Amino acid sequence: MTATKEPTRSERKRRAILAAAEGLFLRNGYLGTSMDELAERSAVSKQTVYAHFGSKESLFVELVSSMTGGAGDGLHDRDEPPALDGDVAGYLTRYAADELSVVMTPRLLKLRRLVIGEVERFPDLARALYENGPARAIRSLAVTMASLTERGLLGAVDPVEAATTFNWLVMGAPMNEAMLLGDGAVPDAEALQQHAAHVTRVFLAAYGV
Amino acid sequence: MTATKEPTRSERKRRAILAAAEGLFLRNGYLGTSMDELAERSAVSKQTVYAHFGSKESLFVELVSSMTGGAGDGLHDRDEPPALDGDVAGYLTRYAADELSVVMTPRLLKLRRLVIGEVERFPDLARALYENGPARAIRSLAVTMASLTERGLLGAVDPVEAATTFNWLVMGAPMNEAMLLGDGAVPDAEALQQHAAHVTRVFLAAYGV
DNA sequence: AAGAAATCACACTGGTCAGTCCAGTTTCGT
DNA sequence: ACGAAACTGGACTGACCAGTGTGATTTCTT
Repeated sequence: MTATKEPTRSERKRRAILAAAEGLFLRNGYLGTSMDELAERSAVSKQTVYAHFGSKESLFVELVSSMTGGAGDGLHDRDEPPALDGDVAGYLTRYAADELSVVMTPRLLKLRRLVIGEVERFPDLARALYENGPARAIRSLAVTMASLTERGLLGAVDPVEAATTFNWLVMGAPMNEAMLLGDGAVPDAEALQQHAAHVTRVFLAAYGV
Repeated sequence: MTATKEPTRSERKRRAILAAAEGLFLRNGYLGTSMDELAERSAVSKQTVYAHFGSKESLFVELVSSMTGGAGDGLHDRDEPPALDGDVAGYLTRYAADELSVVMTPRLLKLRRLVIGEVERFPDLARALYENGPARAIRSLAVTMASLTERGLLGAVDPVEAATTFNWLVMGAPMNEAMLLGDGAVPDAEALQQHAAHVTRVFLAAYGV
């Protein structure tokens, strides 16, 4: 019964359009993408595109919203208490590395660039990306920080402040480099791992017990 | 003799065009700006625009390059040895606050958004912004870090690493928020000052003597 | 005052774009 | 198998856009 339902034709077309739209918008931007090109790359008639999404703007908003929503889903849902043994450094390093490996992905970096470039035209999309990205991560991390402090493993008086500091300690450098230097300049997994370990050391020097 | 030379007509027109271009490109983006609108806002004929800059692309590149170049000029040129007394915290806090007050400016934030949004189309402009912004700041700061370490005021083994860490500790949070939340969300001077003091405390906990 | 250089107004080219219209075809639910 | 719903291809509208051509006018230089 959990057999993946054969998607209807309409649904297949819809997905084809969204897939093509993702490729085009991420590469060429909002204004740089034409609906004719989109229809062609979707192997779908222009009419069908408009039947499904109404307008270029609607399609764009729907696409970006959907990409934004499920970005870090698997990352913050696991609110299992953060392991058990007293290895706070190991836990934070692992957390940082996980987060980096998700965020520093070409798809998400391009999305971020696109949304930043369109802040003036689509401020709500940018706010949504902020909410579902950094804000969500920090909120989730703050819970962890509070829990660690409670157990005497951390000396953070303000868990939100600690979470914010750690978050940007982790993301600041790689993110800002990636924004301007392109996807090709993203450090490899090993370098990210080292970065995670390094910022954890700095963080614990200030917030450790 | 240092009397500011009366600018020639040609020069006045040129500046009017650049001024209008700055306003339009920063607000509407590259593709969103039309040359007709530009000519009108410059109070100049379209022919004159093309006589001066040749093409939309040339104008854009020249404008962004000039805005990028002189961004943090007054900030890193003063390579005076960092004050004298042992108040490292005070010095770093002041440095951080100064840098923030320059970078967190609507004009520079809009420029950054524009360039990030056009990374695909104009990768060289993005690289130039990176070089003249973060890279330059970090290089300059690394010299300071080395000097402080030499004098026994800091325990930084690798001055570049220390400078990089401090730089993003300072810029990470406000910059990334500003990119997505718009110019209206930039913290006021007092909040930035507090942020500078806070990150300095964190930094010195890890790198202090 | 005279010639050169810059600027102006404006029409025009060739092209693109978002979105619509339409008549015919394919697919789906029943 | 049949009617409804979805899809197709292609022509079409109205608007906009980068860049050019032209001939007249203004400004700078000498």
